[in-house]
Amino acid sequence: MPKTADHDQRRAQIAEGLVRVAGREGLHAVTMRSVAAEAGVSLRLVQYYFESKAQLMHSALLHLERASNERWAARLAELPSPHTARDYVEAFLAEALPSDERSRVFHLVWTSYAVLAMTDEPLAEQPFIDGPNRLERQLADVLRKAQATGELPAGLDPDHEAARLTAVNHGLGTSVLVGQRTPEAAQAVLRYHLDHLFGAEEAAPRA
Amino acid sequence: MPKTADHDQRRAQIAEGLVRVAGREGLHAVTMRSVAAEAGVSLRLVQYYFESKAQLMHSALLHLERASNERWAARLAELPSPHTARDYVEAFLAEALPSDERSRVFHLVWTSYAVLAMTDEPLAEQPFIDGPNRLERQLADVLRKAQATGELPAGLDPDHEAARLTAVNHGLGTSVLVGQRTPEAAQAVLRYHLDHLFGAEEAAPRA
DNA sequence: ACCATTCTGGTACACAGGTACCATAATGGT
DNA sequence: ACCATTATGGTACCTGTGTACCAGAATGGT
Repeated sequence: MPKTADHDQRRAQIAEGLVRVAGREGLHAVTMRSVAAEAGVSLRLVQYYFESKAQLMHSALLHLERASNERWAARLAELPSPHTARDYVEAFLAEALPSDERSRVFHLVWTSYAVLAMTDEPLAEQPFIDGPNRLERQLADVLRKAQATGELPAGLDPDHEAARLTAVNHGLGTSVLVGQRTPEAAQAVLRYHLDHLFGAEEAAPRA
Repeated sequence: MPKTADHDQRRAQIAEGLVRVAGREGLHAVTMRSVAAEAGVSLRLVQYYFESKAQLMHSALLHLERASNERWAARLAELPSPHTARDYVEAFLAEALPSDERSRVFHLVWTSYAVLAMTDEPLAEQPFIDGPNRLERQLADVLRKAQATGELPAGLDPDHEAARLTAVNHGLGTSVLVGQRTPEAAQAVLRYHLDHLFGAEEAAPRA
């Protein structure tokens, strides 16, 4: 057989082109042609590697999700070996806030897909329902362990706290994306929240 | 002059058609023709009352914002005359969660616009920056007053708390829209948050 | 009564975007 | 060396969409 190109790499190259276009001009500006141009390939190539636009969009979403998970794992891996639960949670959530340009693009495109999923149920299932649920469970587990070690007050409900964490995090993220808040301000609010979570005894006002 | 129709009402009728289409099929499904059909008018009429699609989109956004403010005011107005700060804040935030179908559509379309605004700066200014800022100030003021009366612990930072409230609220809202959480679950998390805000003394774990 | 003005309808045009089709080049197994 | 297979390019077609154009109908002041 002929010049066997690495399909996976090609697909990744094209998917990243899509992400760049969507990050710059919005997901509505994503067309077969604009993606091809951005990725530096011909329109025909995009068609070749992705049967249809729908498939391209879906693949790009999966590509995004995979990349995100890798970054997440890397970030958590580089935590100093003995770390507090708070360190873990803070790193965990900081990764889910748009800080530098790269993560801004990521979260912008991700949110765009989320909005698409709101009127296109099947698209939502895995990435936008299972994903967040998994994250919340993961957080809740960490919180439970922190309660066992006494780092976190025992009176709190780990499940509710995990939901609250992801909610406040997502809310902060969109406020940054829309330009209402700076990334620094968002991180400050996040830290404020964590202060009151973990340091509830000291932080809570003398009643 | 001829049959003088009420322009404002016509525009409202068309704008509501746009909202229905966007709420059902997504903002990307909004076309001059689909809006005309949904509103029960001819394509030409939409063109007549709105110079261009861009103007239609912008007007519909303003229409949404106005309707939202009215509902907000109405909801706050029907609070029993002597009400606690918590009642106020809870009503305030509950209105910002998708509960029934009507508010689901509203928040879905609103969020769709927000995503558009992320790559179209000028569109964002008033509705998505000034608006949220105003809401947060309003909340912060209420919290400050609640601190003065002793209903809210004095040790909290009203500005940060207000930011946290809007963030958690928005985060819960999108999780509902995307189908991850039921409206009831979202309200439960919201109440949990308020419990810990206002009842910090009792709710906070005995340290 | 009349007609200028306001409102409404239908339709055509230009363009963009997704998809399909036809060709050609490169390659590796036999 | 050959050719079937894989990869790539160019382009044409059809549909949908925003906009422009050409009318005609309805009405209220004079």
